[in-house]
Amino acid sequence: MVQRQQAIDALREKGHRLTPQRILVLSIVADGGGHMGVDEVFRRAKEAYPYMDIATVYRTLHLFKNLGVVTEVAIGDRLHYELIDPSGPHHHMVCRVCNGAYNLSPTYLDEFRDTLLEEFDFEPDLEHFAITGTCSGCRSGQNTPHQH
Amino acid sequence: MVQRQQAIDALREKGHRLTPQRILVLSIVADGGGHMGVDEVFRRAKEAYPYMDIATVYRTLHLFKNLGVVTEVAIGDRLHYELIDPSGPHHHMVCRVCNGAYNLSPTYLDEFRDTLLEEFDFEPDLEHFAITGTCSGCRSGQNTPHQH
DNA sequence: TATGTAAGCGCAAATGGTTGCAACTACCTT
DNA sequence: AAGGTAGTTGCAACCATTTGCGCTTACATA
Repeated sequence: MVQRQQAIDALREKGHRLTPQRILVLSIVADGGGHMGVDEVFRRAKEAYPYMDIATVYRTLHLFKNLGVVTEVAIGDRLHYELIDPSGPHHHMVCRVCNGAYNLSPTYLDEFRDTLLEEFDFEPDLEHFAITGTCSGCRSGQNTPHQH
Repeated sequence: MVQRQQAIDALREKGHRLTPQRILVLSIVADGGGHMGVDEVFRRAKEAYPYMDIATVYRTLHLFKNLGVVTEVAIGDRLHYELIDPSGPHHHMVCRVCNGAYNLSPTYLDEFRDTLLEEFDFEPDLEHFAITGTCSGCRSGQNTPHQH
C-alpha cells in the first residue's frame, strides 16, 4: 500500500520514531475502509497486541492527524479517523437521525472560503469537517433512528 | 429584560419548572454579555448559591439550548453559551491563534445550504456554529497566541 | 555491533462532561 | 391552605479523553 510508505516517510521526516504500536494503529486505520472510532481502533489493536494502551491510541491518532496521515471527523459527539483520501480530500455530511455519513467534495465550500477571505480577511480551516443534518431518507421519514 | 420573560414563558409552555437554579443560570448568561464557558457559568452560580452543582449547570444549559433560549458555540474544544441574539442569529469565526470570536451573518451560508438541499436532498444543521481559522491580525503575524 | 539518549510507552491519576438515583420541591388539584 | 406527584436537584459513580511520570526502546553515533 502506497499510503503506508508515505506515512512512514512523514514520521521519519519529522524525527518521530517508527514503533510497533504506530505501525499497528496505521494498518488498522488503513484496513478499516472508512472512518473508524477510537474505541474500535483500540479494540482491534488490543487484539493484536494485548499491552496496547488507550492513551497510546489517542496519542498516535493525534500524531497521524498532525502529520496529515489521517483526518479527523466528528461523527455524533465522537471523533473518527480515516486515512487521507488519495482521491482527494472531502468533507462529510452526517445524518443526525441515522448517523449515516456521506462524502462531500470541498468544491462546494470554495465559494464560502473565498467570501470570508475577501470580506473579513479571515482564513477558515475547512480542510475536513462534518456537517450534521438530515439525509434524504430520514427527511422523508423512511428510516428508523440508528443508535450509536 | 425582555429576554428573561421569553425564557420563562418557554419553560412553562413546555411543562418545565421555574427553579431558582434555572433563574440563576439564566441571569448569569444574560448578564455575561458575550458567550460564556460552562466553567465560568458554574463559578458565578456557585458564588451566588454554594450548593449549585456542575451537573445542574450542564443540564440547565442544554435545556435552554433545546428551548431556543441560548445558543451553543464551540470555542476551541469547549462549548460556550450565549443568549439568543435578538438582532438575529449569527455564526462565529473563531481564530485558532488568538481565540478571538467574530460574528458572522448566516446569509453567507445560505447558498451552501441551498446547494446541499438541491444536490443531495440533505438538510444541513447550520443554525449556529463556529468556523475556526486565522483572523486578520494573526494572519499578518501581529498578534501573540492567546492561551485558554 | 555496542552504547547513549531522547522519544515513546504503559500505567495511573486527573479532567471535562454525563448519568442513575434517592431526596426534594414547584406547582397542579382539591 | 394542604396534599399528591412528577420534574428537578445534588451527589456519586461513570465514561471518554488527556496528562504526568518512570521505565523502555528505536535509532543515531561510534
